[in-house]
Amino acid sequence: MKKVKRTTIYDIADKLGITASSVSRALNNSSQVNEKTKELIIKTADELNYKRNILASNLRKGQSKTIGVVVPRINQNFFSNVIAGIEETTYQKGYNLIICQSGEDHDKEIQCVNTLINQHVDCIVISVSADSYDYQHLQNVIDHGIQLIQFDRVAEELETLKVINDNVQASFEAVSHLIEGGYKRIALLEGPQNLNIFKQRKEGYLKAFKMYNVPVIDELIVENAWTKELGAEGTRKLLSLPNPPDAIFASTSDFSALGVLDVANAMGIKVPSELGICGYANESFSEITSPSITTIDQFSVYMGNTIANLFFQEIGNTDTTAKPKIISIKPELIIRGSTKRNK
Amino acid sequence: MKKVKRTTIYDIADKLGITASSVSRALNNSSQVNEKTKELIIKTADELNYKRNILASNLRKGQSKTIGVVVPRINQNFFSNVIAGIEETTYQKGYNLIICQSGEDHDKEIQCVNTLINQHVDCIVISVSADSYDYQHLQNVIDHGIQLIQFDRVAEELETLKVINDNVQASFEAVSHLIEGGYKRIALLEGPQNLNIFKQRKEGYLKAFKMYNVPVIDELIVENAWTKELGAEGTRKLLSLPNPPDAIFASTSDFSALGVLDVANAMGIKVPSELGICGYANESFSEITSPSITTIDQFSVYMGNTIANLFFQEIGNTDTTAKPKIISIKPELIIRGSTKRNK
DNA sequence: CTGAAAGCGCTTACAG
DNA sequence: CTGAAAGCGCTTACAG
Repeated sequence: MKKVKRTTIYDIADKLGITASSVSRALNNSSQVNEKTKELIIKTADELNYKRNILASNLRKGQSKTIGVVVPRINQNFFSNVIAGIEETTYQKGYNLIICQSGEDHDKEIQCVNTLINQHVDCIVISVSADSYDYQHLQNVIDHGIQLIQFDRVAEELETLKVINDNVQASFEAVSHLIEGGYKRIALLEGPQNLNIFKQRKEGYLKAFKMYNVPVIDELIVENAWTKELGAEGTRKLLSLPNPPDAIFASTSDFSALGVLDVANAMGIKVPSELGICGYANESFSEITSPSITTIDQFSVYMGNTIANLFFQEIGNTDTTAKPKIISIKPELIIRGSTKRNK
Repeated sequence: MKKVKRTTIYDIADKLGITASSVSRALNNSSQVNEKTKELIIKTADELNYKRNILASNLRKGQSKTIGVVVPRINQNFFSNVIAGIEETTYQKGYNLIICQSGEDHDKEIQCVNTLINQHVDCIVISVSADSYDYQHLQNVIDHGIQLIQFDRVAEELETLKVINDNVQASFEAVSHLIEGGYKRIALLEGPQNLNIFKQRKEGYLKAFKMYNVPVIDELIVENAWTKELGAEGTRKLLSLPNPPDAIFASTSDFSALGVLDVANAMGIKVPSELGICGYANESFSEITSPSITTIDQFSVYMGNTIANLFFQEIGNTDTTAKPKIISIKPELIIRGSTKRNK
């Protein structure tokens, strides 16, 4: 690739016999420049195929018009949807997105965050990885004066802007739905409890039991069952109990629920009549399994939009004493075949 | 958010009573600086919580260490996987990714590309949108001396680096598989023919017919059936023909194949015995429909890795006379329930 | 309305 | 091994 000399504002100024100041002003559509010359400058810029050097502009202005995003995995439905949502609304405002994946690894997450601080991004949007145990790197973001927005998986103790799902309420509704459907022994597949979202989903599960005055059975709660494989493994254990469950709430994800369904199918257990199944996240496949899986929709693209809008709102905000905002999005229970039994 | 004054190399230099030059050298691990002072500088930088301003550094060096990616949609399995792959390998080399979505819209695509040129990215990776009819904006990238890499959906006439799938071969194998399975009237759901990938998939379809000496039946080729809905619509038409097909190759995507399956199920047509179905792209759901859908895996994450590696290889390449490389990845036919019939 | 000048925070060729 | 100086391409307060 040969090196190309790019057109600068000086080239334009030289050609027109004026100074770079005027060119800069014209190109920024400043009002304090003659309309005629402005037109001429813009025309000439176009002819010379001029593109502003944003690096220089941002360096001078002390901003980057860039937002950094850190997620565990880009290619996971929920996250790619949130990113799509963020991109959708930031793009219109001339902001760019730098995307990093932490790969559910604490050290890589720290690395990602540092990279973004180096890049002088204006804002960092993050959903923390599953094995994050310490949030010094996030505090570091704040100390650098960079806006920090946490979403979905958040470190609650940090006072930052947050966009979250009401996981307690969603789980509560899901389990209530199961109880009302006549299921008596409802098991829970739970995720790593250091992640707030999984803790909250368990809370919602317990809340429903309390509400309906149903006793909680400890042996029906399976830890760390948050992949398809682990979900399947947990299910096998549950179904081999002397007193097996008649419903399973895979609170971690639809992937986990899919593991449940696979095992049930393999063991010849009928869903939903003998076993009810509820997942989480409304992955595209949950609609097309047989039976289709009851799940919870998190409005992920909308969540992305919300995050972006929150950022733009905060830029304008000069009141530094205000408490950081927390926006909670109410997810929606989607009832499908896996829990619809004819009583 | 309060404005924070960041530490610069001058702050470090002042504190140590040396010049910024030495600080810069030390921080860049230059060999021409005293080991002792280097250590001291690094230690001090750390104490002052110094983060290099990459904007300034890149401006000075005339590079951005940033790669722009333009895809129709971020939240589509294939694309999010490719992006994940690119990120995986570029991240290690200290490069960042700026992601844009064209939304299958030619004008937005042009906008995205211009934004990336403005950002002075070192490379633009693009998969063109379905309604792109003109490639002036891509030529523009080249004219700006920015490395251009096209992938999957490419404008063939442009001489650029390309990473593609061997669509012809993959389709050929899929259709051959159907023919060998005893299917006689094999329909094709095709995508917009202005996209090279869909043209090639049709080519592979036709090639298989020729190879096995089977006549092509025009009424079994359905145009523009590249979503689930359009796939379903096309299938309804096909199945209501006086002489309907006994297999359908949904060459556009598994979504389209899913539409076929839905219609077949709704009409009580048995898959695979009465109707064989083959999709494209190995979407996660294709494995869990019933029956599971035969499809083609494109190794999308690997494709992303390949793109990144190609870029790094080209940076080092000074031979400007060499023809731009085209890397073709051979997809793999994955045979599943929807085409496995007991003859 | 226009220009001259300084500066954003780095890097690097040149001198010593 | 270290420093002084110029420059990457912009923007903007200051003067006129």
